[in-house]
Amino acid sequence: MTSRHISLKDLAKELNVSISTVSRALRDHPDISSEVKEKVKQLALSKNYTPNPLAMGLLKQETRMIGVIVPDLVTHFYASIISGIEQVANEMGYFILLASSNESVEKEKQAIENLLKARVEGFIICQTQETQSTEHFEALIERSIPLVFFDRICLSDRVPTVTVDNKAAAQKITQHFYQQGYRRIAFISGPDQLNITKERMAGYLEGLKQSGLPEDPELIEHCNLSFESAKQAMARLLDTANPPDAVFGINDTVAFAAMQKIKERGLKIPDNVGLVGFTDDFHAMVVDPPLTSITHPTYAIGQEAARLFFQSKDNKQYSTPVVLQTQLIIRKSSQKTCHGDHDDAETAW
Amino acid sequence: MTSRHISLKDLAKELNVSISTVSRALRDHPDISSEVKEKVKQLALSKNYTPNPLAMGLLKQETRMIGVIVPDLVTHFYASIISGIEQVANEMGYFILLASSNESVEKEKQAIENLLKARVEGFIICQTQETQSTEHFEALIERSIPLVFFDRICLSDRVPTVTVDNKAAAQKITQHFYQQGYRRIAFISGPDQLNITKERMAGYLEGLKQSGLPEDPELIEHCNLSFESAKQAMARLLDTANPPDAVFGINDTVAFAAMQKIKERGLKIPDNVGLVGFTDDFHAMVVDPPLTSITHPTYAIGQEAARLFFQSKDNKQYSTPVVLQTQLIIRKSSQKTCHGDHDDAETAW
DNA sequence: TATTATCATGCAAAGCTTTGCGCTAAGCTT
DNA sequence: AAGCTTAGCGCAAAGCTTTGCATGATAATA
Repeated sequence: MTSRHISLKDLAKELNVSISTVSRALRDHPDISSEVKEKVKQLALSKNYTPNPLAMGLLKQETRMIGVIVPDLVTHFYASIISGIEQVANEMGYFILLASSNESVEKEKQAIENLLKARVEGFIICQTQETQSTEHFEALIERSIPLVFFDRICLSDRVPTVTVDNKAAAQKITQHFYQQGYRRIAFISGPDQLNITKERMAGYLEGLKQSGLPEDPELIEHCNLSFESAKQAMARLLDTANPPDAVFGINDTVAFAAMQKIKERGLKIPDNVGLVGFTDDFHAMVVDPPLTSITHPTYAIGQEAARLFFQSKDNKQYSTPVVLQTQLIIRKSSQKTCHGDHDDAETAW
Repeated sequence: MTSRHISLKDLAKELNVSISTVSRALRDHPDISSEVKEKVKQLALSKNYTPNPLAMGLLKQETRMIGVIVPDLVTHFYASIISGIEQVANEMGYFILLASSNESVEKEKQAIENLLKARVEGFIICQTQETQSTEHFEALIERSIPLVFFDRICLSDRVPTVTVDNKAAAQKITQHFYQQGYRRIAFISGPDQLNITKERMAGYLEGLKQSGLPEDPELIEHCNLSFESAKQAMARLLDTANPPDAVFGINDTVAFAAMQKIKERGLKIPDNVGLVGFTDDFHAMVVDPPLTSITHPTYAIGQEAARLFFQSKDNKQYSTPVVLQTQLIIRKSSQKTCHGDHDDAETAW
């Protein structure tokens, strides 16, 4: 029940010196004699003294906490990114305060307010797919509160961002399909306002053009990134007069949903329909057939976002966007012709 | 650069009253006249005043932060539990400080120290599989720092815990296998010191007994819960003279690893080998064939752990262990005989 | 009118740390 | 020996909030 942490005051009392002497002794201030220093340090160690971060925060006006807001916590993609953020933050002596927006702008705003109340020093955010207006972000910028976006971004002229080479990756996918002999390549896309949607769409279209394939509106479907809506999108594709022989899903959830729907229809992957996802590594390997996909360097994305955060906190000046490279990992789901590869063949494009 | 948050002092100055008057006005203290109250509240609202948690923490000696330590952040199981913890914590005006032990006792200890330095008020922990000695936990108990364990527990006579009905669940699995016609039922187990290992083992054995099946040491394998080690365990099972026709994996990772190894050997699930996991719902549905499994109520586990935390913080007295119910969800991977069910048939046992 | 009750507000301390400045005593210079 | 430097340490303020107590003023009572 007694205060569980000991303070400078406690040490000072025990040593019959002033608090300031203790403080300076611990910080090796030249004013303090080496005998006193020694005594103080020893006692501090034995009593397991650690400075009270609340007091320090009050004094220095810093809390050493970063607010991190993601659409959800349970997706491996975000969890892994958060790990990356945490690693760098920890190294810098910072902690993370986590909040999930559940893809709702309202909760996103609420989270920002709550974290602000908790006095986080800034934010690292992946916005919801609903997010259209950017006022709540601009308010942060105006108050010059450090802010970093990753994956889903906006305001990128004023906010440091970290993304992946979405367009190039999507292009690789289309080309890969083409080389495998697929000719009717469909794209299950997401909400239009998201940058990832736009960029992957651009890459998809560019890939078609380069392969000399025509652009066919019937091969482009939209969904809201949920499993169910992705399944419906896949169903619509299969129900067209001239269904696709290859499908590119904008993320892992979408790809898995597509896979399930394709199987339900009794079609074979990769023979009847090729499938490629856009995801991090983990899930792609447990499904059957193993899913060819663009892999995100999720951990690195987190690390990079954290670095950008500290940069913008210290320098106060705009950092140029960071774009990380993805890799196309080719697995069974997109290999129409038998290449003689065994299960774990992984070809970096 | 100027202090980004406004304080009582700011409000007081602007209104030409004392800080204490402002404080009391905001908390509706009867001593303050209603006109002053009105003025103060209005200004506070317009200036967007929120009390500084650092100052409050210093004063009240509470930080409103809970330290949560898990073996890793990226597994859906933990991520979902963390979500549950977060929801309850948020409701109580608390924040979570997350740390991952990476299944290393050293990092677990380190995390406890770091979080203690950050002055968390207590801990919610799922210990590493390495954890043998319990000194670092007992140190917390002695300092009467609130502590709650979930899933992997120890010291349960002194620490509130939340687990699931491991034994009963394991028993159900064995019986289900038996009813499906499987007769050589194997168990891929984990490190012996873990309570989950012991309890599920007990249930497995009890289930065998009830089904009148003999206990065969050859059908019990151990692994360290990693994907690779689980695959090796599965391989060892398949290499025995009389290999199993059914396998119960102690968690999802293990089950997936087993699945992969079984497929590699060209065996069919569920016809040649039945498979059941012990996991939360998410992954079981995306693999092929869909995995029969015991589902953890992960979100509820998190919620319950958080509730227990607050209980032990306030009451200071020991709470009886919480045991949550699991469900056996039957999917394709364990249905030897064709039941005519369609894909999404789910039978609660 | 003098005294008391009541109301509204301010002062100051506590919680913990850092740091500029002031103080004391010892040692040094000339 | 008188004056000056310097080594070594303490005071106090700032950062923000709450709250017991004191203060001041006004209204009510005897």
